Amino acid sequence: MPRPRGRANLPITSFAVLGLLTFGEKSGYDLKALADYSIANFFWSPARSQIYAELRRLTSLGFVTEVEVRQERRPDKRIYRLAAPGRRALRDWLELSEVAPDVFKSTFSLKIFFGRSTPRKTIIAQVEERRRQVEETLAQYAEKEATLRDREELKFAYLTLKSCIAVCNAQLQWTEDVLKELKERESGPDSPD
Amino acid sequence: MPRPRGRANLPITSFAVLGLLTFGEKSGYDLKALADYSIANFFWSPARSQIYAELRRLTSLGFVTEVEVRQERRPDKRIYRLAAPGRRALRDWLELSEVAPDVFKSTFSLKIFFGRSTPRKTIIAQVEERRRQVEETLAQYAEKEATLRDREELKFAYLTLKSCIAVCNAQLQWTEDVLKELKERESGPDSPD
DNA sequence: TTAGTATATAACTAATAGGAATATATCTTA
DNA sequence: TAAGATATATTCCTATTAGTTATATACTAA
Repeated sequence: MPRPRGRANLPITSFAVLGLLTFGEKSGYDLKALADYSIANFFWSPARSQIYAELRRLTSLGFVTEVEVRQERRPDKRIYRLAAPGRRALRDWLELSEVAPDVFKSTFSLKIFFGRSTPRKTIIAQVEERRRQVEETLAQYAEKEATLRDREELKFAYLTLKSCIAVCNAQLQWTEDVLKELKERESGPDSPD
Repeated sequence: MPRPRGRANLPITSFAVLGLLTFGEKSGYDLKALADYSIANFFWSPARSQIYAELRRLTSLGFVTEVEVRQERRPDKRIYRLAAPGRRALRDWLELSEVAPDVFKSTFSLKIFFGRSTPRKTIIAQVEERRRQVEETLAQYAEKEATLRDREELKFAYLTLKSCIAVCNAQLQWTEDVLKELKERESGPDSPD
């Protein structure tokens, strides 16, 4: 049976779009760019097609208003503006205290989990590659942090960035601990001496 | 155009199923239970329907073999066993050094990100609720850790669990830092004095 | 002139999440 | 002893999400 969908029962991405529209009216293209610049780095990465689908849905619900804009030097576009019902829906959702648990999926961890038959050298190379990736992410976060720090109006963005940085630092520390351990005791399917 | 799917181009969940089958032959039901007990806690949570779909696919590829088992006191079932091609595909995948980046999605962080108009009290309540959730997860991980510690054959499961614990600890520390900050300067939309 | 980049949206497939439906059988408890 | 919960076992269905391709237009750089 299709889940009956009341006003309140929207997927998270709907609220992500509504939230982004609180920063001003935007086209679907703008929204994708803004999402990639902000929330996608941290914890929500809607696909382009998903954003356009949401805009259709939110329009049909009356949560946003749509305006056709003819352009000379660019393809025509539609810009979307948050409407009062959408603003209310967003506010209600933001104030709900119950929150769905985070989703964390890691192909890397899956490989490690099943790693008991993988050559030790390969595992080490993978963890080293992982370390590089995490370091790179941390570097990008550091840049972001510099642009957000001390900007009162972006305080909450800054807080969520801090959370991502903390998580990344923990992962980096883990890679170092694991590499140390794996290199100490070189036993394993690779070197059966 | 449908992406041409060679032997090597399978979704991650295929490899998760193949990996779980290295622990012995299993029915779809068994696989779901084992996944929930192991990888789902940490970083991969295939839906039941997804597991059954994968078993059909893997069977048709010849990666697993299927045996009907008639049962007296239970519904009949099919058990699946890793076949040589499946074992090879898993090994090849495990040894590939390039790894898709982790996916991290957080409804909680999304709410905080858009929290500049949310009453301060509400934000604090949400972060406190979050702290409770993280503490609960950590408690579950601690139990797991006790069952995995010092079991050489489960060393890699233990390593991935350690990673999850490290991440959770970082998140817990973050909630405490944020609560301290939010309670210090009680400015915000809630108390405009 | 060709490739790349930017703007702008639609369309499509596949992967994933989650629940309902359908069975059978056992165990618990009022 | 009947009801209800739990366990085994699989299928089906919908919705959400990810990701790519297609379709245009126009500017820029090689």
